[in-house]
Amino acid sequence: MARRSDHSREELTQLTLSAARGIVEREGLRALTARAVAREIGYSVGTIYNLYDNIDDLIVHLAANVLDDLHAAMVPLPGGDVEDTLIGLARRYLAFTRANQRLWNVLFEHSRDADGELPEWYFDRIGALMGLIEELLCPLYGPDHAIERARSARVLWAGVHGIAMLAATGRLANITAEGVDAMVEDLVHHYVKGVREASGGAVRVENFST
Amino acid sequence: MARRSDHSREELTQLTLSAARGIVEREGLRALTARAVAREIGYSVGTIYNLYDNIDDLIVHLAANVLDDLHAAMVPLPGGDVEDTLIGLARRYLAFTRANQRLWNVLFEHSRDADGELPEWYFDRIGALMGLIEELLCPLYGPDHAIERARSARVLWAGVHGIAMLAATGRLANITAEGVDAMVEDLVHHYVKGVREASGGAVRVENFST
DNA sequence: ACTTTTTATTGAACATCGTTCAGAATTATA
DNA sequence: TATAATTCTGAACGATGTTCAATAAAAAGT
Repeated sequence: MARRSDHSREELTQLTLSAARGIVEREGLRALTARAVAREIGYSVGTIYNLYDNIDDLIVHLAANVLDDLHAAMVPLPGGDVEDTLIGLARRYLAFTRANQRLWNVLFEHSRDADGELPEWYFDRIGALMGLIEELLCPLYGPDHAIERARSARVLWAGVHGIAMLAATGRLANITAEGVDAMVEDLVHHYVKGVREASGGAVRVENFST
Repeated sequence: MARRSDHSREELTQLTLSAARGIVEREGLRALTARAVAREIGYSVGTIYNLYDNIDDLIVHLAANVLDDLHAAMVPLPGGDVEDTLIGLARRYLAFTRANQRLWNVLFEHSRDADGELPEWYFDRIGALMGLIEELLCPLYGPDHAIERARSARVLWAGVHGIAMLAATGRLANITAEGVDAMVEDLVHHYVKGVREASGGAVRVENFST
């Protein structure tokens, strides 16, 4: 019934987010209730609503947090071949989903806002991830094909995401872990080959230097 | 407080499912509560639990129902070119997601069963859809490459699904409806081209007949 | 130093949810 | 007709998201 100075407002919002994260990691999104978070941080329910608009708001912040981690886990080592680097990226995406299953589920299990749109800073995160791929695709397209390149980045992202999602939620029937890896490699391999083929034949770039 | 003979058990299960479907169509999955369904069919809450184990069970049945409709909307006209037929399929998939947004969302918004596995008859539905694509892919692979063909079917399915999902839930940033169409076509086009290229060069089948 | 204002924190309260189950009423069986 | 099996109800339980008057501490004003 009183004011405390155990934490600043910022500390408290961070503390709440960490608690939420812990709960999801341990027990899944369904266990993420306002009361559970309050209990975990040693404050009362009302305090949560003093920091976040509602539970969905908290979930979106958690999702953004997860996207940050995903980004950090994916920033690419600048390698040689486009295809190999892309497959490396995809592999790390899959590794992330496996190492953080419950957290990763948060990313698409929270469309429950009904008609409520996601905030812009959330899209910024997604855009950043997309940028990662777009940059890798540069060698595949001339500098005057930015639109196609952006589209390819989105297609690849969505493709890998789709595979990971259907696999993780068991909606793919008879798919093992290695099966998922094979699928992702198959996607990247054939798609990249198709793009290369479309834009001027199989032999390319290497020949220009001599 | 009494027994009624307004409907047989089968009629009642069907009635419940239809009511559930109507509620989701009109107000989304979040409005699908046991009490709402009971109200709609003119029975009490308990009756729902006499027909379905729990709400998740009802949702899974609804999802299977939607999968049936999706299947019906996608059975392909046997056309000529593989790529064109595939794109036609993908287009109809997208059309379905747009025409039945809220229903379609049910398909992947109900992974909340936690560790509860989905029933086999649910996978049968998915398998049937996959079979649709697999069959279309036959001309791309020799009859002795069933595994690769099955994998390609899954990859394409997951890809289209991923695109549709990210687009529908607004998790793709700056994507219009035409953008989605373009993405799906891009995916199918380049992927198929890549597969063709991989399995024996650009010129194929047509030359064998003469 | 004091008063006043602003801010943080609580927890009881409300409506709603999924789910259970004893009992009442009807149909089926003996 | 008597007994068993079934269907249906709705009150009840615990838990949820969310609100808000009341409270007390901190900050600002004098």
